[in-house]
Amino acid sequence: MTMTIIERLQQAVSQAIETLYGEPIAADKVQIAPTVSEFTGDYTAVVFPFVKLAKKAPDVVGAEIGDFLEKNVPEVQSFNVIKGFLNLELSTDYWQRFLQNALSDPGFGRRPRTGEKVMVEYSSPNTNKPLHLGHVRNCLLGWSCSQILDAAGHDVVKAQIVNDRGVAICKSMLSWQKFGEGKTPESTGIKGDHFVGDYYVLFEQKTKEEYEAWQQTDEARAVLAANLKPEQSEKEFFKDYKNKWFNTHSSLGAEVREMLLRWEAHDPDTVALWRQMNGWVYQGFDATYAKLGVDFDKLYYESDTYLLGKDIVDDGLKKGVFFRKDDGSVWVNLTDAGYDQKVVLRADGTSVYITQDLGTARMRYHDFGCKSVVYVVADEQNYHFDVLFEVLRRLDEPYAAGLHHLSYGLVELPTGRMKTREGTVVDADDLIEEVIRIAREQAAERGGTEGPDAEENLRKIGLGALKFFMIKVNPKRRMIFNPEESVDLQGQTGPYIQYSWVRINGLMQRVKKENVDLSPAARYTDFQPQEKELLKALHEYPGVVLTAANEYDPSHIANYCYNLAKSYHRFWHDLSVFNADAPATRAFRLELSRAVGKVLAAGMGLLGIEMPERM
RNA sequence: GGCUCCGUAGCUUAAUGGAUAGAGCAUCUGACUACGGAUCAGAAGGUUAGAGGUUCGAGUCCUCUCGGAGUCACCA
Repeated sequence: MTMTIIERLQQAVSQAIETLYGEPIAADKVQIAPTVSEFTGDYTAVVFPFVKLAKKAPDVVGAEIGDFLEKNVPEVQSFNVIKGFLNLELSTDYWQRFLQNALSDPGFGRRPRTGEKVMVEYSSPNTNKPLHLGHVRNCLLGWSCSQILDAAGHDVVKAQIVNDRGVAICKSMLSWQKFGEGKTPESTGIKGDHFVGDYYVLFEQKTKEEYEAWQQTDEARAVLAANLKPEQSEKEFFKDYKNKWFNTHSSLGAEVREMLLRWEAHDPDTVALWRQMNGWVYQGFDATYAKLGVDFDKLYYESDTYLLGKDIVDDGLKKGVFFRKDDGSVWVNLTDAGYDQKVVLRADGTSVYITQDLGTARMRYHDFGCKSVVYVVADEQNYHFDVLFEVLRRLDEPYAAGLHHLSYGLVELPTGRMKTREGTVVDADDLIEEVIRIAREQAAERGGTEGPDAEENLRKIGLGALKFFMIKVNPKRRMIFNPEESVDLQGQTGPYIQYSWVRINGLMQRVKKENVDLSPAARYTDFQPQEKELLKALHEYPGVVLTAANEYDPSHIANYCYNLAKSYHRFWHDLSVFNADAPATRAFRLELSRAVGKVLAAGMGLLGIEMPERM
């Protein structure tokens, strides 16, 4: 099948209009949509756009085109017209062939390989503390997006940039050096990333203590007297002043800066300490990624890339995209595109954030030749990526047209944004444990946790709930996560979909055991509405995958799977499958179930959600 | 203040410019001694923030107003 039925119908309508009214209409301008459930029909053509050139009433135009299609398109069995909507019903033969096709095609819903390479960059953690709720959303989006792009035929490289250097990790390092007493993750039994994170938190505590002590000194009183604004309270002033203080007065601050300088100078002891502590963190990250079921093809480390971008700056100067100010700093002026002037190189010749990103973009293109890169980064960086992409376009980089920022809303708590210092961060490991615990609790209430694979099933259910919960909403929507209510297992959830698959799995086990002959399925013609609904839903799947890929939006897949599962539950409730009276009916319903199971598993697989054998 | 994004049932949300805005949760009512009830059916709940405009047709596009978020560092 080289052409989809929608394309066939578009073309046929276009021909009908040309034949009937003598006016050419481009086939892709013809609107064909699935018929809404209140009306009979499978696909609906909208005829309003043609009434003007036909110079006839909408229902007359609809009837004339419908008549033409019925006569000329074998797949069109019948039609009806309601107002300006032409509802077309496809032949049972078409649906039978479609079902067999969907079942026999191992890659149903997947597109042929395009040969186009796409890089998806996600997670991008800092190595000074463990992964949290925000990283979970990022990872789930990034990983499923890469699966979806793969299904759309692209060759995907999953990449992670590890922010493994800078002030933050130096804080953890210094803190461990001063207060760690030689303890290690092994000696304490604490997971490596949490171990390092604990020293980061400890550092912040010690800094706070130092700051509070300083506030009592004469020096602090003098600073306060000199800088306090009239409407400002003393407390507010010191809150605002903290960063300034840390950079100018704090002894801990001074020590951290010295450590960073030693690291940048490749001081062997500092580098050794840095390696050791990052090593602990990576062990911890690996465990969390494994539990989440996400992985990477390529790791980039900021320690290798943070000096990149100088050559691209030279390039930009040569091309006249950048300009140099008197102090030697290099700038780009984007005011004509509605942005600001941005510095791309400091006066002392060192890089800023965007310099690094410019250099990294070029390096990655050299590494993999990806004409397209998807950056999975929270929406607080929208402006940064707008600017980055604009600059790369102006530099005429060969991959500039394929850049996409998959921007997602921050995950917040009912109390507001998560704050490390206030201890309100929802830890990724804790969260995973929690959802599995809830799944176990629910299973126990229903009286069924026994069996050899019980733990494995509970893991799949818990994670299925969590992943579906985070993926089902449009990425750009900001998300408020309530740990009290946590994740639901009923209604529009992962387990709801898993349950429909488990039902189908039960049927398939029986088919196998009893060696049921499924060949009579082809003789079945009297489709019930519940069956037709499922056929139509299955028919939509390839298009949904494509939409999700084009829009970089896994939530389309999640919502599709939910609707398919819902239709299946209704089908299951209303009709007998295994106990159907006629052999053809039974065989058809089993085949239909098998196809639904296959698509559910494939669709949920794109989201990283596995199906439990039992629940 | 400039720029960007968002306002849909009490809550969480869906809807390539197309038919009576579709779900889930919560509330109320029904359906199993099983082809598995983590299910199904029903009730109730909407001026799609507000006002104009474009269109045969607007939750969707344009303008304004109100409300919220993000960002506007030689930080990352």
